[in-house]
Amino acid sequence: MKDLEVRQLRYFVAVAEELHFGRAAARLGMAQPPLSRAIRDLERELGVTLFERTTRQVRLTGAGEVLLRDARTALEAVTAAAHRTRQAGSTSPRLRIALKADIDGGLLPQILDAYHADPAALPPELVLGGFGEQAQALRDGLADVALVLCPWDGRGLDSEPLLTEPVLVAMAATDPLAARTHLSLADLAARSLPDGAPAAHGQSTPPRPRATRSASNLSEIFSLVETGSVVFFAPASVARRNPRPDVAYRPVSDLPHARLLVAWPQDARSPAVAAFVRAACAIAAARRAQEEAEAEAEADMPSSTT
Amino acid sequence: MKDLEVRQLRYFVAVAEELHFGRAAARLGMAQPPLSRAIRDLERELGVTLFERTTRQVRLTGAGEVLLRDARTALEAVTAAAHRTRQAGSTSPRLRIALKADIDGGLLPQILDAYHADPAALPPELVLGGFGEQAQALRDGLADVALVLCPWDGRGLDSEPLLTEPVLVAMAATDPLAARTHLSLADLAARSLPDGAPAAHGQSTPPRPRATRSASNLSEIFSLVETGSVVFFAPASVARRNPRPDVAYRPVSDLPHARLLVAWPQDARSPAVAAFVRAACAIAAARRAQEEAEAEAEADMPSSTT
DNA sequence: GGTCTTTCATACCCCCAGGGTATCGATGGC
DNA sequence: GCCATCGATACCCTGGGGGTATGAAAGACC
Repeated sequence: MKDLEVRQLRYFVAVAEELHFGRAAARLGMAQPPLSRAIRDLERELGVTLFERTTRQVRLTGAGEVLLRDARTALEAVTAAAHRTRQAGSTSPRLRIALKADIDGGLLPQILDAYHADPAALPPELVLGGFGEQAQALRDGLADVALVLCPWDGRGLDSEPLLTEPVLVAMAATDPLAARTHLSLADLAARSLPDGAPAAHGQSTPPRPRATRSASNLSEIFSLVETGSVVFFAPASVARRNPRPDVAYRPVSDLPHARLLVAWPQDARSPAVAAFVRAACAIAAARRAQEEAEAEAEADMPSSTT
Repeated sequence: MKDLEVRQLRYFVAVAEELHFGRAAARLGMAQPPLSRAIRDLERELGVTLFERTTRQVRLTGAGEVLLRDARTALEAVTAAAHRTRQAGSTSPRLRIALKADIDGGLLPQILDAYHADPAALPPELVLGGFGEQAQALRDGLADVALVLCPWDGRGLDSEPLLTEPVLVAMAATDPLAARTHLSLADLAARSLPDGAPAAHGQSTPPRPRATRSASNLSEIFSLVETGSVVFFAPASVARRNPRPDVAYRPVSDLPHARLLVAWPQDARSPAVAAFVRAACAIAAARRAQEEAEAEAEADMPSSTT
């Protein structure tokens, strides 16, 4: 009944992920025999067999799968405790905001302005990361609050919706498909996506079409798009802010809308986080109202075009 | 940057709770000097001072408070991993249902019937506990699913509402207040509550009036109520199922309704949990529909009384 | 103000748990 | 049937976590 140690959990997760004691030991920077022994001791302690092992194969048991899931979240919680404590004890505490560049729908500057006006505000610090890394940053205590796109893994996090906007496909203006005004995902199945982009909002990763080219920022992505080597899914706000002569944006009928959320750890108590969330919700509400008004004006004067 | 160990977190929590190295060491079953050293090492590792200490007083710093909160949740996650893994590896896996006796609104038998009909059902096992212990049991991996009353601490848990019902006060029929038909919390301020009951649904614990008598089950509580020594807040379903000649139930104007929820760990993937939640929601919906129908019938024939 | 008590920190020692090396043994491939 | 691969076992050794003895500072009490 002695409780588990972080070291044991780390070892277990390594073996469970590698399904190979030798490789797991290498990853952990240790020799294989002590790792085998550590796992055996762990199994004895829990009174449970975690792996079915032969000399040729290592397989997780059902109990092993349960432990893998729970061990990961426990390890997250431990590293988060360390990171958050260091941050809280730092001489210049900051509000660390995790987001992916260019996905803030153009809201971030206004949100930061509104946030600064709050007396509880700490100096903000942007933590940029790839798609889907924001939630992990929150869980690991590397960020205090995040802007994330749906779909996301919200375990342990709270969130408020900010914006919902349609997603367009960006393709070379010379692409034959650009001649059509409406497309479906099926039409695009043969096109490559830039690496690091969400495969397709919502559904389980469809087989990444072809070898995907890697690109980490919008300008790189757009140069790939312009050459016709890839297509790219861009929320309407991104499309609006990046008009390019050689890039055509087209609606895709069956692509779910992009939903931008503000998220934070469920047990966050920091007033700075609360201030940021309030600011983000207020600015997003204002933006929605403004867009609604514009849509109405558009309806009144259907001749006007942008 | 070496990561924290469970032992360090346990030590820290003990000191943070006792605010006294000697007592904390005693609680941990160890001597005081190694504990002091462990805390000092922890502070060095994090680069943060966690306690302001003089020889006469130990006080948590801000960073210490952050770590206290996060360390508790991390420790919960670790013990939950152990408990859930043991349970998953057991030869006779069960669905452990946490609840407080008598707060199921009379739904439990039907829920269990419906649950049994599900092919994913595991044999159920009831885990009884006091008020507010259900959420903790879920977080510690001692239960898989729970029936809880609002208000509750839902950090890390998901839930679905089942029932909302008014709360009545149960008092001795001879109590002078029993002569009135409507009461407010202020009227009851001078009455004692049985120990272990929720102080007052919703608000922060009001000063427990008088020395509260301890009682762990409904019959004990009712005998105390009948003698006039205490009053007791009972959801309507409990009152309906426990008519007693010497106990009067009266509505209280400013007492929030009791809300019964079914809750489970956010990352639960067990089909048995899903089956139980489905069963609970279905039965609760049926109950709500039935009560609505009864209310309508009542409205049609206002002369009928129960 | 001196002394005593309380309580956290320091100094020093010791033991074993966790890690390394060498080797065995089983299993599947050729 | 031999070999290569990979997990398990046996044994040793070192570092860190824990114990005891003691110091030092800060209230309490006369």
